[in-house]
Amino acid sequence: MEKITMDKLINYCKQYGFIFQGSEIYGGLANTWDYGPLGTLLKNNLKNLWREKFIQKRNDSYEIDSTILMHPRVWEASGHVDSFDDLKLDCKYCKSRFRADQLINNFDQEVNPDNMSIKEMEQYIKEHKIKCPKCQKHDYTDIRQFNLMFQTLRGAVEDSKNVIYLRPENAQGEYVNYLNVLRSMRCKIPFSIGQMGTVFRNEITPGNFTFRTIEFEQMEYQTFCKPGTDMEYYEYFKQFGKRFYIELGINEEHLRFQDHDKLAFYAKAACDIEYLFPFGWGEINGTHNRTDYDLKRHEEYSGISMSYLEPETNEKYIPYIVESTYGVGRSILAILCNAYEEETLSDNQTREVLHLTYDLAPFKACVLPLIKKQHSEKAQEIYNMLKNLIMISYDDTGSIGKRYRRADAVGTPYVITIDDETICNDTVTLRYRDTMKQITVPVKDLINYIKKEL
RNA sequence: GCGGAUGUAGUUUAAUGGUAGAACCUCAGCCUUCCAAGCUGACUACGUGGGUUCGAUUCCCAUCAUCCGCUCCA
Repeated sequence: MEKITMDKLINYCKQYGFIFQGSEIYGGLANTWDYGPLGTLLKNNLKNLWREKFIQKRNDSYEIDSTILMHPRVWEASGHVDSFDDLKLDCKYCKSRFRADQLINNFDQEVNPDNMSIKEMEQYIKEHKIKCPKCQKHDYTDIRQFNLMFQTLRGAVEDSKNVIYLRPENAQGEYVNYLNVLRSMRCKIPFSIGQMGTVFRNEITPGNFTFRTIEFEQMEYQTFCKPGTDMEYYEYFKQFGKRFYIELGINEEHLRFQDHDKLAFYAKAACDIEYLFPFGWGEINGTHNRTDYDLKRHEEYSGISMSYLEPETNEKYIPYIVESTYGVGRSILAILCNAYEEETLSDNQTREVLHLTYDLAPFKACVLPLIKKQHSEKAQEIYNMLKNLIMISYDDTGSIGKRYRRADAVGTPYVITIDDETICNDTVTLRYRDTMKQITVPVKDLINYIKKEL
């Protein structure tokens, strides 16, 4: 089995309609990728499986759908405005980048750069001829604002007061709705709020196909728990996440936990699940113990009490939050890398196969008339019957062998071939992707055979 | 963001200062009773924008994108 390269995967995804480069006809927009027809089916299947596992099958779990644009104060409270609003400048000589405030502060600790405008900082650095800490030259670019959050303006009039942000994470949507969910669903702690949604990050780094993009979807699961039980949930959801990936068919040997040594400002503990991509290990899930940081901050900034009154003990506390976030695009990428195989058959021929689980496969089955002229009518009939039950495709171009290969290449687990027997006896040939085994089954029983391994 | 490399059909590629040829793929027709067969035909390309030139896909510049390395990274 040959290891797939990213180049090959990008071509494959384009050829079969999984993933296309964003805005391709205009030369592309860096770090954006569009999901094509098959990619969208695959992505929706993944999201549905996540929903089933996290919302449907777990007690006290609720899915919400909050807005991308939120009150700017949300991001002040969350800490995103401060920690990502860095003013930086580069040394033109040695190309090092520095934070403007730190440069000034290191030069003279008496000066407070926080009160200075960008212009004033630039002037200060120029006037005092502050040298580059690295190469001791004095030749800087202008100060530029680096913020991981995308901004847009609300209202027709351009005014800095009208700046609003595109969310860089979904989590705050769950936090600001914590009280609403608590009351409307009559929750008791512990309970969980999940959300799938698109987030935006102004990443500078180019990103290994869909691994790092400026716009991406996350599937988030926030568990609100009693302080003291938080580490228990944290450990639990790490394992839960790994099992989720194994159930998606991911090779366990290509999964690992990676604890963070550098913690984000909100976290007490953080651990990633990483997948071994062709370019190396990369994060596909992050589990964080966010403590009561976020709810405390929202209480402080909004003036609304975030505390929970435990009915049995009358104990009042702000819940701790354990977050487990799944990158949708990254999970899809891991699934594709994991499933793709260029298989050499016994007769030394090769076929491309996507070993997707039945639930993930874009099409569950493909209907083929053996001879287009003779069997199309019957094949259409069976196709029309099955499409009411499952997502299915139809292919009548090229030789029968070529059509089998095309179905394999997009991960379709079953191929149903219609021939003279179908017309005479109402039986079809059902062929299974992974074993290439084929059996004859009556049309009326067909649906019962699909989803079974042959 | 910095440095290096690259950019010709969907993919892989060839040639050229006088606007491009192929293979595979795709599609149509013929043929074909179960794993990329054959025949005939069709479609489709010089990333974008400037400049030099009588003329640029080719030379120059910029830009966009991709890859590699650094940097950065919730």
